Amino acid sequence: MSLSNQIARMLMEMLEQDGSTEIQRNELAQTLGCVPSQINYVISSRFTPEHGYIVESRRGGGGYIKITRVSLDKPSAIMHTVNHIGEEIDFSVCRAHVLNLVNAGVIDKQSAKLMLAATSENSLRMLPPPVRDRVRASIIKQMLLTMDTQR
Amino acid sequence: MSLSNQIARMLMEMLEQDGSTEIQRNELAQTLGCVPSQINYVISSRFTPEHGYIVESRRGGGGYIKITRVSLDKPSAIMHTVNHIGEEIDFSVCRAHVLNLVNAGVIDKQSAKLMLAATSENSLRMLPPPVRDRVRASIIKQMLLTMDTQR
DNA sequence: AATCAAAGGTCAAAGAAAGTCAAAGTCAAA
DNA sequence: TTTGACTTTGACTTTCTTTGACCTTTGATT
Repeated sequence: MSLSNQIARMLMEMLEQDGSTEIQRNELAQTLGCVPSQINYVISSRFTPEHGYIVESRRGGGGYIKITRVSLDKPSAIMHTVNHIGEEIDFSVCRAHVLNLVNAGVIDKQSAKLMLAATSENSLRMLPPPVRDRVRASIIKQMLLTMDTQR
Repeated sequence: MSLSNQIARMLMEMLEQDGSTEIQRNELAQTLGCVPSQINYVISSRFTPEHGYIVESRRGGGGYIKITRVSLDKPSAIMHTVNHIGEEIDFSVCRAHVLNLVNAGVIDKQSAKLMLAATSENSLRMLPPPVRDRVRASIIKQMLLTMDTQR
């Protein structure tokens, strides 16, 4: 089995406890006998929003990488949406998705308002349209994911 | 946990009493076993106006550093924040503003989570840093403005 | 007034993590 | 056998922290 798969399995084991782990990248790389950036590779290839994970990190002394798995228990309409968004999305399609989730009672109106504000043409006006759609996809996925971790 | 974090936590505990503390820099550094300027570092990185604190100090005999939590009235707090965000903002400053609004009871945690997700480095990674900061400013302002009209 | 000691302030260098990126390696499918 | 996706590696970058030498302000003493 490949190194990447081993690392991925290890991380998933850690996540099993409470759906969240904090690791020290260098330390983990050390114990695994691999180069530190390998950890980044594993995370960016297997712990993406599409896979249902949120990743946060901090550099410098006392730095860390924190991985959080969204709750998969409620077989979520949210993950379904995230996985159907792809690399880019225009505002009207984005709005349609958000409105659907509201109608389905999955997210509340307030959250929907915020999502629409963040992904509006107004917010992204300064970007050329193609980039705009890619950024919008990235943003809405990240936002949708945070909805799943609470409430 | 890093030394800076410990110090920050200690200071926040002290503030919990009545929203204000006065410390002796050298004395505190002594008890913590760190160099005095470390205290300055912690204050300047975590107790800024963006974080909702004002800091006063005095040198010489009987000198002190006084930290005060400042709370503005809710309705104008948002406008105040919006007006203080310029054309660009990096994530850590943005986060400081949002967390400050949460602490001040101006916005709820759920909304804060969404704001942080939308403006995170993760969401905007595909953009070159200068553009990233401009887009972030645009997004957070749009989001804050929608908060103004309800809840 | 002049001086001195007691604070706190500044800044830059060194240290500690994590992030990025591109080159090189693997391996299975066409 | 070539191609292309996926991995592995390591050099280089960025961010955050820690430390210490030196500076400025303040109050007390001469």
